[in-house]
Amino acid sequence: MELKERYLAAKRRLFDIAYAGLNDMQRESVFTVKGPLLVLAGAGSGKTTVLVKRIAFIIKYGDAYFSEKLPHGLDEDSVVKLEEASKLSRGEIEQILPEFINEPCAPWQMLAITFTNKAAGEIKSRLASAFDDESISSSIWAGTFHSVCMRILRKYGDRVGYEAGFTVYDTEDTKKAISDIMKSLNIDDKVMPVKSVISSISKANERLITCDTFETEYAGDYRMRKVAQIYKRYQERLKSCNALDYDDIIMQTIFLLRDNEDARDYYRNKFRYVCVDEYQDTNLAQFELTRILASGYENIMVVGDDDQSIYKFRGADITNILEFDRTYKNAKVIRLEQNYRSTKQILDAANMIISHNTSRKGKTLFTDRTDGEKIKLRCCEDQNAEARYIIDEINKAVASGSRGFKDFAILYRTNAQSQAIERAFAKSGIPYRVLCGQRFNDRKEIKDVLAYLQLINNHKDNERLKRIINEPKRKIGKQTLDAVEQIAAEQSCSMYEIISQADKYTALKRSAGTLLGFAELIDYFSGLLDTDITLEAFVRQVIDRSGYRQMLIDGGDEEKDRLDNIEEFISGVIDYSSREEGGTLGGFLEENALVSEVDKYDDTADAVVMMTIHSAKGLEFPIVFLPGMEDGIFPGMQNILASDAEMEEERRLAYVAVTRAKDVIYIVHTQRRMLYGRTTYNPISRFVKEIPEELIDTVEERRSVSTSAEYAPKTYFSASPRFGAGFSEEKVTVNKPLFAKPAQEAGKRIFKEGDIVAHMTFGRGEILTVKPMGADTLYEIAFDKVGTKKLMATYAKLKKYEG
DNA sequence: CAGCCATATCTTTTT
DNA sequence: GATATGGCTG
Repeated sequence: MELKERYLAAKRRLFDIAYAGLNDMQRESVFTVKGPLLVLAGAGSGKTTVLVKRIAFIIKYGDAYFSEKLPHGLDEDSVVKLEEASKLSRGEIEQILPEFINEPCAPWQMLAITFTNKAAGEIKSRLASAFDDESISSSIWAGTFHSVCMRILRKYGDRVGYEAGFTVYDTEDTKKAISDIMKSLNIDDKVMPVKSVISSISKANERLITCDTFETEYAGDYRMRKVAQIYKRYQERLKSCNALDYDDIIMQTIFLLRDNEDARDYYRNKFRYVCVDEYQDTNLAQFELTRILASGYENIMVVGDDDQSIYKFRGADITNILEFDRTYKNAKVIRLEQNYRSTKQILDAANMIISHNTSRKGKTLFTDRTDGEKIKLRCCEDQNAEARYIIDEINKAVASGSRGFKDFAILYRTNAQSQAIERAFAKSGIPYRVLCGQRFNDRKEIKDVLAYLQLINNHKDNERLKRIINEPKRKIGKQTLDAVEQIAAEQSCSMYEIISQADKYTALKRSAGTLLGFAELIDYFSGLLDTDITLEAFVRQVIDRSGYRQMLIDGGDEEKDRLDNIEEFISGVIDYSSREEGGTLGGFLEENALVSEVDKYDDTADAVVMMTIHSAKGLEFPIVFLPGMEDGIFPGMQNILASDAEMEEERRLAYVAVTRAKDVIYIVHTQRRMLYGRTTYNPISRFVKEIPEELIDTVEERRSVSTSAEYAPKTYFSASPRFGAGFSEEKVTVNKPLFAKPAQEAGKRIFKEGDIVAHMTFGRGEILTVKPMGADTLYEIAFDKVGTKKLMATYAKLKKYEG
């Protein structure tokens, strides 16, 4: 062999050894640095690891691995030395590697885009631990599509007509604005539901169709002509409010880059490397954005799994990934098919299900794990029996000591299914958490407080102004507001501007006083921002001086939860300030608009978790329950009736569901199910039938109601006889968590029903019920002053009431 | 202008 | 069956 080849082989050998923790395909993905690269990463194949290691590799060594550059004066001796080096330890080899650096990339030239904040956070934190120097990892651009675009818009937003401090509108704001516009255009929302209009507009946004193009493109269609009208007004309205909705954030960024050569050149020259995660979920706009950003160097790497594309209904275009190698000529395609998560049985089942799809790149996952059990299939009478079965199985496993509550996840097709299960769990006393679409921020009181803050931050924000101008009641009614809105439209200025000069308009004469008062309030808050007040103190001022807090206090018992929620919101503000040095109101609002509840899901609490299969994507659990595996539920009836493409998407969802499980999977279906007030009799899901019988263990229904009694160790009853006391229902007793640790262990004393206790803030109260929740205890306490509350022993800091 | 009762709606939703 | 919205009345 020639000297040159020996040198390159020896060099690559050293890198291979240094990255021996990865398998061959993973390593090749890491080392392939230049040009377009598609990594088809199956579920549980170490996708994030590859992504992070590759970014770190590029920054450390550039394209050292495949580079054919030779050192000056290459001779026999130095090659032999290099060949010998492979016998050294990994640590020693790593010392040698820097000598191969070729065209390394500065951290700020690296862009990594994900879909969720959670994924972005994961990448950021893993990168932070990959580099000793914090300044390296923090200068890498890693964020969601939306946060990356926001960053670009903050720099160049004025080019597309946005002022500093622009606002993000969420789906609710959009809905309000659209239905408002429809009213003003006299379009009946019975004939044209707001939802369908929004979805048409959103689809247009995703396909980068502006309202003008939309108008001409659909000129022949009456309905679409109307939509075009609404679309146009909506866009004008967003602009005049200095606001963008989620789709706009991406679309406007693209227009900005398309129409402004300097901005475009700045970014395409800046980002030498672009990485995109979950590429199968990109829509046309996102595809276009990555294409533009990567157009300078075309070093674009996308990671994804066509089999896990489950967001078509949101505009995700699976052809982006299927045709990646056609879009980018010379693209290299690497498949990661080794799964490090699930047992063989689980993978075989998943492979069999997904093999029924035709439009796919084709992958077959394999694993080294041979310790698995068959898939447990169980038929229950109805949804309540289904819930009880799940509870029994969890109790059994936890009682045997092998599992904690947090090892279990219940994944369902629709949120509605969680109800019956939740009810049963609430009774059982098993600690659980439900992740539903409803975000904490969607609660009215939070949205109201946010609206105040948003209006202060951006005075043009008419939507938020309308939301809170009469909340608390300031005697500013609809008529006054309509007048203000009309004048604002005529003068093409913001509603706030009109309100602050209300005395100048005869139409507003009657309410001029109250309107001016409101403007003064907002001005006062704006003035506060210029002082060195902390964000927390500022937010408290807003809540107090606006009268919002008083309104809730006056509201009595029903509004108690809302006050608590507002306190929780404030702790979010405190949290933000402590995380972001020099954090501003604008910064807080932006983060708030772009962060969802699922991002905050932490897996530390010992509780069973319930969520939709969609939300579970990217997560893994030792034991997974899939209730409601019935034709009509999953796949849903609408998808059964629709085209093959819909069914394939549904099947991919089933594939995602099954591949969440590490060790055990339970598939449950019922004979009869009550859903939406109707009893249905659904056959078992066709996806279950796609799993070969030899992988399935059909679990017979037991006749006895108290099946779990035989698993409940006697010690449980004798150790804590008190727990059953408040319940007469047998099944409740039976379903108590087994081996629930007495709270005493944590240095807390246990109270019983009827005890009188003292709480730090709520004062004197009487214990109504005592429920063990895993390692903690839930008390329901009737307080003298603040009514009945449910509190966890760990947090409540209760004392025996004395005197 | 605010509270109350009738009515419609019910996949999935990373931002 | 449960919940959010809207129209109507006080």
